[in-house]
Amino acid sequence: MSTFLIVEDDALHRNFLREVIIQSDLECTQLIEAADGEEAIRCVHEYKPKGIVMDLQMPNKTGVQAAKAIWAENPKMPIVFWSNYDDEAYVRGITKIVPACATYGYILKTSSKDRLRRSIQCVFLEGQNVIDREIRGVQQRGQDRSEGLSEAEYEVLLDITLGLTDQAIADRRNISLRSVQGRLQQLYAKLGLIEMPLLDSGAAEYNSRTRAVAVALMSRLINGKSIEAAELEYRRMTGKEAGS
Amino acid sequence: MSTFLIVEDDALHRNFLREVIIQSDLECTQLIEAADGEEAIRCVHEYKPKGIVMDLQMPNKTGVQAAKAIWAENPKMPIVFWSNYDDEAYVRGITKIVPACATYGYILKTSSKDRLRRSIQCVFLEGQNVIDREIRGVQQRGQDRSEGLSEAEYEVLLDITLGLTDQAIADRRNISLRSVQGRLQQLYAKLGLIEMPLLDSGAAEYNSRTRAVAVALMSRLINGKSIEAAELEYRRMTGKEAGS
DNA sequence: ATTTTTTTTGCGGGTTCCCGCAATGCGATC
DNA sequence: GATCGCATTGCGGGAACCCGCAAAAAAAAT
Repeated sequence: MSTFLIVEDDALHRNFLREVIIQSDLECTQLIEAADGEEAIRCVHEYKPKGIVMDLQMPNKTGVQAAKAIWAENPKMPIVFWSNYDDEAYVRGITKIVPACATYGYILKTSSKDRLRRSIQCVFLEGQNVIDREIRGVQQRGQDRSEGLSEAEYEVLLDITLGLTDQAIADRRNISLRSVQGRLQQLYAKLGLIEMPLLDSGAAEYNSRTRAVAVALMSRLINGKSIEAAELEYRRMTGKEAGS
Repeated sequence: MSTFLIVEDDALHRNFLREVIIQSDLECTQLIEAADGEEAIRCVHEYKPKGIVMDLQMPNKTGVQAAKAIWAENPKMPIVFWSNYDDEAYVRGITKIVPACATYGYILKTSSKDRLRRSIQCVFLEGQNVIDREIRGVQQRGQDRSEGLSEAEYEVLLDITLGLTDQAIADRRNISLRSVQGRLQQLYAKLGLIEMPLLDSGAAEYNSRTRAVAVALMSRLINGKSIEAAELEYRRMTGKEAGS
């Protein structure tokens, strides 16, 4: 019995994916569907699929969160991410959680039907990673030492995006207040926020901290979903998980 | 010649919409498609449709920006907004630009095909506004005097989201520094950011300003698209429109 | 093991943000 | 015209943020 799993909240897109997978000659004898990340995790338990095609932006858990849970128990599960978005927030999130032994793909929804079908075949039948060219570009720019954010810089970006004070960040990351401020300064430099223009009066036009968040949002280093995930993680580590 | 216009970047959704409109008995003899807001504006000029069905979240101009431009020249054009998102950022954006004489609809993509078809018929054939119940709820909560943000509070929220300093906001809105700070204090109160918890050391855990932005993003008072629109508007008024 | 590079850190000072107190101005209502 | 409610505003002080200077510690490279 060869089962595959589709994880996609949009009904039209689910139907389209079903069609593509059927046409992919995967010897797929059972095709299961889930409409969000939590349902996906349940389906993996119950049906033990050989591969998954998954959207990234979904209600409840995102594709990244679901993949993290799935890979925690099935590190060799091949997953093809299929998304409208090439946000570095997603790219970075995936890169952080992919097990070394897993095969994965990241295909944009703007790709042709044929490219999607061939990518699915490559990942599931040949065990090769298939990353769309645009995604590859985002990965490479993110890894550049002089302009890409380091892990520490990205963490501190998420921390200020949540609204934490410098002292709160220092406590959570177990570093000094000045060290937090040093990381922030490096972050601002990489986001191009050094020597910003002044108002006619000579006062600053931009507040560096909130401007960094704005620039990161506009360049899709972070997005609404990565903020929600960061909020959940912070609440979990500070023991404030009750709804609010 | 009775022409209608579909504005939708997702090909699957465009096809679905085409089908729904054909089934709506609109006596539609020509159905034009645009894949983004800018193309939509061009099509309105060229084809002079009797009605438009438009997505909200699109590349280049959003549905709100496109509708604003279209309504500037055709204030009676009926438009049905069809979106995956009930973000207050979109609701507020639309409410701000609808001309008094226009008929419009706001339908979520999770609504049934029948509901969508009937809503389109209601707006285009009967000239009635049709707002999904969930959207209506967002509108009402937004208008509540004690918890909804006033126009001034929402403006200052967008200003801090862009990273402007208090002085820059005062200059742009022609009010005093203290007045900006007064509006910010009211904003923080409405977002529930008064008397926030402290760290064990007695220092603040959250910085009010960035926490306000985070809460607004998570509650979808603002979103990535409204930030981009606000950035464009600020650059236009400060004369810094060159790409950056 | 040594050297080099990167990161962390303390101290101090300037700027921005936040908020209380109190007064003024403006618009709406009677 | 008087009164009331709301918004604006000036002043001042405390807290948080930002950054320079300089030194120490840790990690990476040789």
